[in-house]
Amino acid sequence: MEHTTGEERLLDAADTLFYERGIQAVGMDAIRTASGVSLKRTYQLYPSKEHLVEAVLRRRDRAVRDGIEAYTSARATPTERVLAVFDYLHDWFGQPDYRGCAFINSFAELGGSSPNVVEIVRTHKRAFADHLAALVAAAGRPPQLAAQLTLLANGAMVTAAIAGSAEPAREARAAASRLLDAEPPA
Amino acid sequence: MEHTTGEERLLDAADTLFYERGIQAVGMDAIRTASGVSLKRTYQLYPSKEHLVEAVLRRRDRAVRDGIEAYTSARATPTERVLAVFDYLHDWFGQPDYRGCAFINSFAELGGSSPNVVEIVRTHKRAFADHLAALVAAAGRPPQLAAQLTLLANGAMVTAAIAGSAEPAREARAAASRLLDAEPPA
DNA sequence: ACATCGAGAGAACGATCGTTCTCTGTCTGG
DNA sequence: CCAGACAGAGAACGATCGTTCTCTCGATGT
Repeated sequence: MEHTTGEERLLDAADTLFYERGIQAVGMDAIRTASGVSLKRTYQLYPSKEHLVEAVLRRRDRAVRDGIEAYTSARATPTERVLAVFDYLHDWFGQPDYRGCAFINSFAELGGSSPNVVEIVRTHKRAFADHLAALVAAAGRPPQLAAQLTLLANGAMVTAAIAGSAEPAREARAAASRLLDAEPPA
Repeated sequence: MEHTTGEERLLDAADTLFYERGIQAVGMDAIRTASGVSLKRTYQLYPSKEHLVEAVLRRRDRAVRDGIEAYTSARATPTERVLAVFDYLHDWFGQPDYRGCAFINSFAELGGSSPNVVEIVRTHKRAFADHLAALVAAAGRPPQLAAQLTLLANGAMVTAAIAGSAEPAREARAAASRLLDAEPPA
């Protein structure tokens, strides 16, 4: 872990702090202390805090997409791959520092003032919905089912965060399973 | 509208600004300008910004609960009352300044630092889930269905906000209807 | 060996925040 | 008619924010 680049340590520290405390609550000095990267270097990598925020969100977007992709593609059948999304959520919600979806949280905090953040969040959620739609299509189910499962997943993210429980992932999975049963493959 | 009390105008202005821009992004001076209530009077009504935030959230909690109650109780049959929740959401999402659920947004912004806000948000969401559970029980359906419909509702709130569309309310209603069909009354 | 470049540490800057204080005027009770 | 309590307007205060600047030092090329 010692030979990571300064930019990686910077993005790691910023990501962790933003997620734990919210974006506006974290000062550049706290990021500097946590990352060990000087303010000078930080500002030559990213010309402003907003640029740094966007870089953090874009990096997390890629990481989450890759994580879900790996998780779902490990299952054998198309229907199992659809339901695996909710197992992924359960694993995620169980992490002790889980505090909701960073994109939903960023939208909630900055959606009213930062169009760039809104665009990144929108792109992330659209990609998530598209991935689910591809899995649903591969399972031979109609496209409107994908939108419904997306709502269950996003709802589980916020409900689990607020309630401080991983149980919503199981409830969402059960609902998804019922909806799949109600829409048998053609 | 002219003879409203100062406290009402204060809470109205704070609620609107917090909802539009987020809580941390709104200064006390902006609230003063929008409400016409002096800082002196504001601080003698609420000894700090955090107290004001909590009062705003608690007032909105009551208003939302009453609104949903009125909306659902106007329907004739128990099953219609369950589905009316999603019609309520569709009306809400269609408002031009819709920017998500204020409680979800507040949790996202302050959940990491304000236990009082967390408690208010948790109470609000528990009350929402409890109301849905009562409607589901009256419709003769099993309790786990209520949790699933709660996830659909919360998911629709965030998805509609991020996508800037009221459509998720319709999708959630369709999913709810299917889940109700899959669980016929005893 | 020496000049030069770049980076780190952190002070400094201007803006803005939440909060308090000052000043001024306006009511009220006797 | 006057004394005194109170409220409004907004300046002032200390803290903190994002950002920049200064100073110092170590590495590097010739």
